[in-house]
Amino acid sequence: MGRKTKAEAAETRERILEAAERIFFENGVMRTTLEQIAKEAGVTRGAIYWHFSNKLELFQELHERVRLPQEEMFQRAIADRHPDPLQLMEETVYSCLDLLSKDEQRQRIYTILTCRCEYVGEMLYALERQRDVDEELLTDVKQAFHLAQEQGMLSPAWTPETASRVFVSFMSGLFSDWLRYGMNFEIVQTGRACLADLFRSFRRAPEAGDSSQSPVRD
Amino acid sequence: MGRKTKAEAAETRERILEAAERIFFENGVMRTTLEQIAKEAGVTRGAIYWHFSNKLELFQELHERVRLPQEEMFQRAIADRHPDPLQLMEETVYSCLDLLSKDEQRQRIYTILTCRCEYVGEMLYALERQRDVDEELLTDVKQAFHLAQEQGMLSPAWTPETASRVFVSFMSGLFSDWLRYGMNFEIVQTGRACLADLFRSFRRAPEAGDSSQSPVRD
DNA sequence: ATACTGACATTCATGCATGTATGTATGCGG
DNA sequence: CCGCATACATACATGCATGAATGTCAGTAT
Repeated sequence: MGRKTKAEAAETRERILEAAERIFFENGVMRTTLEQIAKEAGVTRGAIYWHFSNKLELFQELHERVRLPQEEMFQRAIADRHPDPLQLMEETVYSCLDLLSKDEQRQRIYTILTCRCEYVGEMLYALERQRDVDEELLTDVKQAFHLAQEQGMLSPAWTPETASRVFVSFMSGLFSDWLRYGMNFEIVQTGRACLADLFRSFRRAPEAGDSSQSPVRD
Repeated sequence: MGRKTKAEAAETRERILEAAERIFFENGVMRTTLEQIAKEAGVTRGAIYWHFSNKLELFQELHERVRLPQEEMFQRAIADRHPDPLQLMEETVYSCLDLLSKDEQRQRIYTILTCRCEYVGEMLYALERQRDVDEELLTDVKQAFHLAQEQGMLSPAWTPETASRVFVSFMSGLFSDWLRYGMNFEIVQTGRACLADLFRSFRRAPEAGDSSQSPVRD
């Protein structure tokens, strides 16, 4: 085989990444051999070594491709100084739910990150980045709850700290439980029901005189 | 070296398990070689193969040794038909927090289970058991919330389903976040604060006439 | 048209890791 | 006190997986 055109080479690279995604998902990162990836992609190991220096770089590149829109979504939620931050966050997290539930590639990659990869040695770099993302998210959410508090919309039963931590950790737990056990429940339905009740609890109860619309479920 | 006494053999087995725990924690399960474990335990691979058929069985045995008291704790919480299931669950989960925060062996083993192990191939058996445990826990907790509801102690803002799922997933997320990033925050303090607010939200608000003790924070 | 280089394929040397087979010394039951 | 089973250590065969070195042919610039 001779030289390919640039477009074809890019396509090869893409096929390698997609193959890696599938094989990592099925076999785990550590026990996946470059030979397997090559076979799945219809190339040889030589091609992989041409496009990537080794397996770690391949993994990193895969990781790069799924930065959750969540990051910017929640950041925008703060930056906008939306009049109702709680409402905005609730809607935002619903979008995240829908997105994850429909995007199979995202599911596979997050599954790899969650429970198909041992975070030791070089892989610790990946963990560090995930931690940064998580901490940034927590900070943003916390700020949103602070905003809600300033606007008198946060129930006095919560602090911005506890509310944000409960919210973020709940979502984290829900996602990882779902991915870990092979997506064995309806995450959108379950998630929405839980989040609706949780956010209702976050909001300050309506004034005493307002008896027509109670905050309980319909 | 010749034959050892039974007690010495048991001690050797124990040393192998402890060594495996440390090495798995540091290097991950997949990339840990039996040679490393043997060296750490001060024996040869022959000894390991004598006591365990292979690495998987070693891992399983390690897993067996940390069945959370949580399992029976929450089961008791239901079986007892405690007058205040919410109170009991809250106290129970505080105990779990304290336990995990103090027991370093438990921390290491749960860290291995959470992010030092690729769940593929034979390791899927381990996952199945974890799922069984988790589902059983969710069922128990759900029942407790049903009990609380029947006794009129659950806030109408929650259903037993949403409350139990939020509770369980929050704890799951909190634990895994903590373990994943190297236990970089005070889990007891954070956890207690969050759980206090969460359980306050779970409880039915006191009667309107009772204005002396409001449910807001102190 | 030619030289050069990009995009791979192929081959090879090396190093582990595993599992098993075998050696061996010793505690223990009869 | 004798023989066997126990509790290991040692040695070996096998099979990958890696990384690098080399081969090859077709685009591409001049």
